[in-house]
Amino acid sequence: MKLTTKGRYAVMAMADLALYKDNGPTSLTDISLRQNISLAYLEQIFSKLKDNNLVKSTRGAKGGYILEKPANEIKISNIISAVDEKVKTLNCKKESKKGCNNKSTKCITHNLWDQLDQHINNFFEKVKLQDLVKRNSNIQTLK
Amino acid sequence: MKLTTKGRYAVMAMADLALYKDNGPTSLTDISLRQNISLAYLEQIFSKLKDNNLVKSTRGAKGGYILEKPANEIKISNIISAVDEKVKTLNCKKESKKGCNNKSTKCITHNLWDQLDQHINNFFEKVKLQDLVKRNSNIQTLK
DNA sequence: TTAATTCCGACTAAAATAGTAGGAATTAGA
DNA sequence: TCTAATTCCTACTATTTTAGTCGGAATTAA
Repeated sequence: MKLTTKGRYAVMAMADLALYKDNGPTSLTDISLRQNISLAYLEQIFSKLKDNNLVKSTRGAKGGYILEKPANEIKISNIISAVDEKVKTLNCKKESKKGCNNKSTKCITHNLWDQLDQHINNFFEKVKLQDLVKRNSNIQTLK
Repeated sequence: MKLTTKGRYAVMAMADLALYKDNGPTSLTDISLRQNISLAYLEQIFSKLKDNNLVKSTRGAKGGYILEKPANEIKISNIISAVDEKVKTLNCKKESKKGCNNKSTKCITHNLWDQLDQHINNFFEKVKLQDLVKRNSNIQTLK
């Protein structure tokens, strides 16, 4: 799970879609204005969201995007992994070139990072898009 | 809590110190060879570890570093925050320049990231250096 | 036909991360 | 006292990642 502003923007944009879902397709121009994210950048992000079946588009005038599924069925983890390529916070790739095999003392920290990764993933698995839209009430209780 | 290879290196190096603590001060040259981290880079890292009272140094020939406290009193969170400047995974700084005030819909994701950050911090608070050295047995049970 | 829109690929800028270089100060041991 | 091993310090550079721009093609409602 990699965490960048791109992932953050994606979550913001998806939340925006959820908020305005009753007005038909939402154009990126609207989202751009409301969320203060550049249009061109949003296009990139939505291209990936679409590839991952999180949104559906209609082209042309009056076109825009809608959520592909109800907001309570969309996990935050899905959104973030859709836009950020890599899955791991930190992995042993570099080290593996140098001989990390997950068993040597060199990679004594290997398990630690693995576990952290699971931890973060687990966190985002539990939170649904719907939770954000409802004035954050639900995630407050997640601890 | 920021996560980079620098933090990872720091944890590796500290684990190395813990493993070899009975041999007197450990030189960075030794750590460099064992953990495959460049000496000059280790120097940078240890400078910060020292500033944060995690290690003590002795200079000159036969010098090196030792842990300042027993390994079971050193939290992983201490190590990581010692070497990585910033504390937050992602914050609203950029957004705040554009008007994020933690209340508007623009920052609907604000709480989410805050909570994640607490989550990660909490994880690293629970793990001690000692846990890594004992063949990772303890952290396995943390889930 | 036009304006609003998605869609696409390539490019660039900025920032963060990772790492290097050179040398000064200190100290154990020969 | 000399030398080698070491920490210590500051500045610089390279690499990678992230963030963002640009130009234009395709589509569609009005």
